[in-house]
Amino acid sequence: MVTSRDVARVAGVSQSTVSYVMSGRRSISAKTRQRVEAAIEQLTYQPNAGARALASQRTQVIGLVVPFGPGADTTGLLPFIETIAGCVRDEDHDVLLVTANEGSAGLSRLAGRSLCDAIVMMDIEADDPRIPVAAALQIPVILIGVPDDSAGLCCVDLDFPLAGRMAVAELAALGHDQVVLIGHPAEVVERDINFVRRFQRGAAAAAAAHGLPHHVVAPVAPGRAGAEAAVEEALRHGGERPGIVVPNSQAVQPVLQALLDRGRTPGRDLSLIGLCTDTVAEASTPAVTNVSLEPRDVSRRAMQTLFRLLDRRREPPAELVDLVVPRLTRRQTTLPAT
Amino acid sequence: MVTSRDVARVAGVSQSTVSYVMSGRRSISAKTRQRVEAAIEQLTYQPNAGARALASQRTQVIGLVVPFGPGADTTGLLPFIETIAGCVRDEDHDVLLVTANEGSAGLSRLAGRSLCDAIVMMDIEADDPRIPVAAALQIPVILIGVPDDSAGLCCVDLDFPLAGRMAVAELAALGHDQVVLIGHPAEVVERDINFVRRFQRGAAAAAAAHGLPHHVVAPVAPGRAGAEAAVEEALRHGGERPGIVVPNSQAVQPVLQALLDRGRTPGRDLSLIGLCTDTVAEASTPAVTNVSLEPRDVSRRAMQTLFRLLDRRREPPAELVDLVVPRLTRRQTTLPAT
DNA sequence: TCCCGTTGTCGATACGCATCGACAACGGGA
DNA sequence: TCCCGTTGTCGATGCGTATCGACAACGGGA
Repeated sequence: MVTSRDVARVAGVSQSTVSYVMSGRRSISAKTRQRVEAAIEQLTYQPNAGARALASQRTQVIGLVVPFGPGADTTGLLPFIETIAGCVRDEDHDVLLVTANEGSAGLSRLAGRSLCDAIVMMDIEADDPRIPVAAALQIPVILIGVPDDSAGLCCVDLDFPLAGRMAVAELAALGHDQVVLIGHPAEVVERDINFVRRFQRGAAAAAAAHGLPHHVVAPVAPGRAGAEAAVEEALRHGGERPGIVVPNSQAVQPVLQALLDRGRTPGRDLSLIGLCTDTVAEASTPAVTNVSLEPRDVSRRAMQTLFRLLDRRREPPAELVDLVVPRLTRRQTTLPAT
Repeated sequence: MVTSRDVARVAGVSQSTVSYVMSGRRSISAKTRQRVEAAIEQLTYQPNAGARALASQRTQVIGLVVPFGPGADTTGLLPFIETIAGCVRDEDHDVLLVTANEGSAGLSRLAGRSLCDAIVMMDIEADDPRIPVAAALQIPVILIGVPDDSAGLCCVDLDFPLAGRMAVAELAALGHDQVVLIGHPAEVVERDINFVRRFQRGAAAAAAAHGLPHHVVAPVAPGRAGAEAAVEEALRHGGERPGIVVPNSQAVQPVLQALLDRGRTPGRDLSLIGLCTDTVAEASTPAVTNVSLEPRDVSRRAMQTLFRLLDRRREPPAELVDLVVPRLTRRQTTLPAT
């Protein structure tokens, strides 16, 4: 193993000078710097992560707690992970992956053993038992999702209430006389993931504001069968020109198919708006009008906040909750604008 | 921060004794052990990862290189990651996530900085430029996928040639007079991911063995449009009773839909076999007869080999290439057995 | 009784780096 | 000419743990 001492010997300087060249924390003459850099290159020196962490109290690692256990919505998880990993690498850090089924113990482990400098938690429940544990840790924790009580932790998420309002407002503008919301599997509802309620509340508020009756179909069993049943119920309650909202990525395609199978073509005699990524919306035929989940924006904003928290020079963000504005894209499953 | 020295003081022993209690590398009297364990509990002591890594030359971390860059097949990636993370935790290690777009540099970084004890690489190309780099590292590397030349590295993967043979043999047994293979997007073919060719070779061999003419449709554009075109071509070449094989998870559902749209119902006048996970196969209606990708089995086997390589006491596996036997499940898209 | 092997514990050291205080060299102003 | 501030480098130390050698206590066999 090549150490900074080896580099120092080759460059004819002391080990501490090598360290200062790498960190830039003290001024170094151009000549010395060049010699050191040449030696680093020649020996292909790379600092030992453990030693660096021990000496500097910084691991350059971000812990990422992802929902993997059964019952977690893993659809659309990848864009989050991918974006987070990218942002973290841009800051010359790395990602340590921890699955949510470790629960609070996982958080304690990450912080207690100094495995990472900060933690990102996804899939936050409304009353998540991990929140108090996370808030008590000695390292920054950032939530992707908004619990009822964030205990002072920073949260980033899509503005789900706004997403609900946008979807319903669009349906109202298209002249629908009834809004039907096709919800989530019992499992998800039970876990009380925050966005379910937040979206529904926004949708309900908008429906009331527009004087539209609205009906919620829930729980919806996962898979084809559940979608079929949900669509049956939706069509029963939906009146002549129902506007259907599906705030559930996994259900969008099956619901669309179930409607087509019944001879109801979204975009002609009814409208369908999905809450899903653009990728999912564009994958089906006809392409689904959607309110985007914007996983990349959400992740990026979360990482910005995270690295601000890690930088002692900069002050923490004034606002704890950072909501990303969703985007509605009109495609083929909504009526043409009148 | 609580250190092992604090634990030692509370327990009235020396720091080294605490260390030996935790590692079990020297015999400790029951009385002393209990005192130390009580102190650990009382102080909620957790060893510092950096210090431990520095002293022991073991990080207890496994590097996982996942395909995230554009053009990577991220469908079905999650079960791999999930299973790997689980196995790694079972061995009291952690997972450091690295994206493939860092290329060889990512590997050098992981090993050079001693960020992890071993590396798992996914999404291996037939002539992957990372292989020689990986083989030269000082730490074990295991491949999920089989390159043309593994340079002495252990590989674990599904037995794709066998999968191809199984699919074609099934079609032959069902009395089809022609086999059509609907392939991958140009992007994937260009990247020369090993399993594409390996599956096709197996399928071709089986077709020849059964005296069946076979035709390959490739490249297939991703999404609905590509599936439509591919199905058109397949039906043109497929004769009266074509047996269609789709060794591409993402294309299974669109191809099925395109067939249905054309009034051709798989399971009645033709057969469709997908190469995909059971989850994908069961999600569509009708459920697709499939050859399973077995991501969990593959991951598990890879982790077993990995930890064997990490354990100096155990000898490395005799066989470098470990192929998992696929499983064919008959569902609704193949003709009933005659 | 004496000797030696075993068991259990301790002190000391090394791991590789970051950082602090010290200080030599140098230059500009009085 | 002398003094002092600045710049650049070095030596020493500490981070928290694992591990090695030493050794005391103990017991069994000759």
